[in-house]
Amino acid sequence: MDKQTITRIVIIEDDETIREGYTYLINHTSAYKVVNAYPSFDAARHKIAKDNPDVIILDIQLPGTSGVDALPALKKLLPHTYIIMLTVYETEKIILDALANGASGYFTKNTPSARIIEAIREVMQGGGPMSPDVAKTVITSLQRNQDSPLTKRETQILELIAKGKDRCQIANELFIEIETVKTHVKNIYIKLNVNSKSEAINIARQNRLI
Amino acid sequence: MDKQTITRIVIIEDDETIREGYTYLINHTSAYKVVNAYPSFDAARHKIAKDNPDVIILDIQLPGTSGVDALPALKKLLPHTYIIMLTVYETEKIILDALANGASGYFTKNTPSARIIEAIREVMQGGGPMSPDVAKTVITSLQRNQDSPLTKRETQILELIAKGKDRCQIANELFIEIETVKTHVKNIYIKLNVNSKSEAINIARQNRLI
DNA sequence: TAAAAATCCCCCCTAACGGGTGATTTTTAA
DNA sequence: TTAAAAATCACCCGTTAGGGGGGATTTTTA
Repeated sequence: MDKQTITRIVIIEDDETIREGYTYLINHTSAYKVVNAYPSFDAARHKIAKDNPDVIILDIQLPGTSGVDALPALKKLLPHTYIIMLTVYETEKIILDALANGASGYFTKNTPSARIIEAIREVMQGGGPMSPDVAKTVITSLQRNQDSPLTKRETQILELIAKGKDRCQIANELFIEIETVKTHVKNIYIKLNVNSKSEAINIARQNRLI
Repeated sequence: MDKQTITRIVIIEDDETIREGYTYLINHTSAYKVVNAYPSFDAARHKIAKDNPDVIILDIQLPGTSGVDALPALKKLLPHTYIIMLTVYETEKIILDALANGASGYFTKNTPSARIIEAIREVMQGGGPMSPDVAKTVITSLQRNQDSPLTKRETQILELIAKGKDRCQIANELFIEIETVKTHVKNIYIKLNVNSKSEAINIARQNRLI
């Protein structure tokens, strides 16, 4: 290693309790130090470069500029800094966006605080730490075929079919008419070149469309 | 800690490349040492007690006595030794058997070699390291309700139904008649107090029967 | 050896499925 | 702004896989 043996951390999190909790926790480990903690990205924006952090712990639900929007800016400002996202949301889209935008780790807020220490270590070693629930979402979607012939709605409906729901249930669940479901199913069959539910499920699973 | 600061490892693995690879890797860490490496359990049987290992890395596909059969014997011989299983198979039954028989960890052979070092550390700390694919299998089955009203066959059939297979496919897959499938399905419905495939799947999923 | 599980067979009925055709509205991208 | 893609809805028609009832034999297990 070089002269810098202490890993420098910056926390951007509006909840004071969480912010100070993490600060306390991290500062009580020998290898890591919180060099600064901000309640928002806007507060951090013009000062964070001087903090020269190795790792940023970034909340998504931030007043002003949100964490997702802050991500690209931070990446531009500090290209070599690892960023660990923190959030209560675990929507597939948000998680994927964050990861695609260069987040190194992703944790939901029900994660045990101590896990974050481990996460910093992992991230410094090039790992991609994430809470199990997030990992599941990510793996599932990563495994999903990128160039699916199916539209979003069709994929959604096929997933419901795969769960054993019938047209009527699907229609109720999606607040659309049975006939619409039928049309989607018909289009799914055409695209997958099949003509039954089970075939569609099998082909879709084989090609990781669902 | 006590005087014994070096963790003693024994490897039982017939593939010479893998065996020597692990030996090399482990011996190049300061905390662990391979005290012996055997190509089969039969070769290890009468000598392993003297090796006094803390951790045994045990292949399942072993010539002579297989790894699964060796497990109980090893446990009896060295009750306090942790055992990490290594295999190409990831059948639910085999994994579960191994774990039920006292394996502490379970890795498929596509696991990065370096991960094994980490696994040894985890296992010594009482953890249960396993590769993601294995973890998934285990979690799924662990979450499965222990006192299911369904018999093995019924559970099996319900799982196939949940996969979208129809009576005919199930019959072919299980080498039984369609009528038998029907009977099983009828019994499933009675036990779960439902009267359709989708209901059965839902109830079963709710109660973690599948 | 008795109970439980697994296997197989026949009859009946219909709800849900799959196919065809056509059209409108909303969203997206160019 | 405009054309294309996606999503929405509707009606007709024929079929079959699914569900219900009843009964019986063989295999496994306790």
